[in-house]
Amino acid sequence: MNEFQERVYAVILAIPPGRVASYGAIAARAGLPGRARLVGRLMGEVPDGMTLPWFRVLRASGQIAFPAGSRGFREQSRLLKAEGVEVRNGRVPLSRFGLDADIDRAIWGMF
DNA sequence: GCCATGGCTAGTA
DNA sequence: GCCATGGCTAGTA
Repeated sequence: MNEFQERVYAVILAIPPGRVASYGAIAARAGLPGRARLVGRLMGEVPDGMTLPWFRVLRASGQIAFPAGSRGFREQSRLLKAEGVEVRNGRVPLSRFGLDADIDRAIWGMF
């Protein structure tokens, strides 16, 4: 696991329950702006035994990245709703559930 | 090539 | 929708 990978996981771990962040935002906060797709790939490479709140990560539009109706799509929807996040038509209103300023500042300061 | 992305535009209502 | 991007992987030679 390289340093960027560890940073990405650390940033995702810092997203509090009931909040979400985009792939691009995570990449930027982990120190590599513009690497949103890399974050998506790393999500599929989480080491065994590591628990990650992967379902709090969405597209920049607030949409769930999995194809609508897929297993991953339903699971992500379910987990988000379970912690009070509103999901309608596979989309979360970022204005209400995105990171608040204090948390975001703390995450930027992590590295 | 492929993709768990993102940004910007054309075309409809 | 479409195209640009970045990084990894399958498949050929």
